[in-house]
Amino acid sequence: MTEITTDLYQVKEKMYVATDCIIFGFHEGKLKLLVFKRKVEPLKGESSLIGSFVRLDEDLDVAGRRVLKEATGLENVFMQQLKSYGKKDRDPGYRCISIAQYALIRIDEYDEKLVEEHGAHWYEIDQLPNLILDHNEMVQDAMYQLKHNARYKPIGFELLPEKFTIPQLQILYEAIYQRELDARNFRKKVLSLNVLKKLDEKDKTTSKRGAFLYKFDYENYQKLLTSGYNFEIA
Amino acid sequence: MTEITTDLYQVKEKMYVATDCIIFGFHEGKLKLLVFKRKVEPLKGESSLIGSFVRLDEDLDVAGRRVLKEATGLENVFMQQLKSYGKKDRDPGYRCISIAQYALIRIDEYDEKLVEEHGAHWYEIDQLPNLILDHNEMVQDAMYQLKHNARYKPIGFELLPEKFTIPQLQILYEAIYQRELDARNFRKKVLSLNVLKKLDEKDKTTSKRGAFLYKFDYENYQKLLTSGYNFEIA
DNA sequence: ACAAAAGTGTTTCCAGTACACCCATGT
DNA sequence: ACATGGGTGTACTGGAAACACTTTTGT
Repeated sequence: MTEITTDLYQVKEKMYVATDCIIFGFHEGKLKLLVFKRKVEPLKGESSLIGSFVRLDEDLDVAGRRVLKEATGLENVFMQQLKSYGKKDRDPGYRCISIAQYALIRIDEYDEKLVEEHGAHWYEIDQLPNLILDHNEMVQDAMYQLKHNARYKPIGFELLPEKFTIPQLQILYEAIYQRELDARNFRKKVLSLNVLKKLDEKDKTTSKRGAFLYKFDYENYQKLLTSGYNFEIA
Repeated sequence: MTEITTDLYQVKEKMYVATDCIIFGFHEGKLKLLVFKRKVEPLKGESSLIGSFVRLDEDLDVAGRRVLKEATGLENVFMQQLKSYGKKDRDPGYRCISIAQYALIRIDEYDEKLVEEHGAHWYEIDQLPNLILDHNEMVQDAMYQLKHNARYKPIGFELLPEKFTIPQLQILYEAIYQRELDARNFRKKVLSLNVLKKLDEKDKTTSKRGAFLYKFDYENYQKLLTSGYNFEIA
């Protein structure tokens, strides 16, 4: 009996290459992860990241973008390779190496229908369900990478809507670093980077007074980058 | 005519997984890279990193260690995954994804015969020959990673013999960062990390007075790591 | 008037940097 | 005695961190 099942789990004469996407979003002041329900055996119905085999005629990064688009409808978002996972028995079904890639998306922009079709849900980063295979490890590694990267590149902006307030940005950074930051020092710091364009609009959804909206200034960021600037935040 | 050759170069019905090793060493005050001569067509005789396909029954990191051992005779050295390279046309022969791993070895410990058999030579990091495929990119990425890592983890020690002097360590860091460091500040900094054991011996090969030898204190390093210590060097 | 979030400056402290001289020893 | 690299201390500076009150406005 078990023999037959085991056989099914042992198609290991061939090397497969997959990519798995760690999709971060930011909503209601919380850093969140998009978690899927696995639709195929083995481990059908379990929580997992979304992934796919890399096609023969497809660049690795393109495969990641394809998966992301299939799952969320989003294109042209921040996506970065994380690490390869290659333990020989990491997947009971195949001999499969997976290259994990992580994406930062604007949670107000994704295609809800698509996500629903995939049986996906957003989970707060500190309330994640158990994931299959080595996906827990991937998420942990991605969190570490995100914390690290957020410190030296202004990638936090990728998670916010185009227009955002400084308090919003601070809450995001607090969610990434998982600690509180001083509002005065934070404001001083981000403004001193010279990559924010202040707008003439206010966001009044969170206070009566309203907070000024800002845009990220990509041009100035590029200019400063090439001139060797230090972007350490918080 | 060309058709036939092209055909040879187009065995792309299958996905291959390889690993390439970026092997750093430190000798005579210079940071060096071990460069190989490719032994098989296509591109036979060209300069390249050493690599291998990952075996079906082999963990990814184990594959890297196997390659390193085959080329240098060394085991148990520092080795770390760098990045996956997955452009669909990165290799004219196969549809092949390569996971680059970089190693830091003690240049006085490797097996010279083995290296010779492989037609390998050490090149100073700023005098590298052109390498095949995307290997130049791999080396660049590895250099970047090495600079970055050396700043936050004391991995520099992996490149030195077990016993080393502080001036030696400084020269190594200068080679990694490719800039000069102040001797007093450097000494202050590394000693303040509390991960060096001073020995009662001196190395007199570079001066009449002699410089005290030190060992890296792995136990203390582990202890400090878990207590959340900042290891930024230089 | 008051509640609730936005916005603003100053002081303290530490770590990075710059910098110049004495020490030990083999020749 | 002297040349050569090893080893040491101090003053300065700039950025990080700590810290409390005023402003705006919808209710």
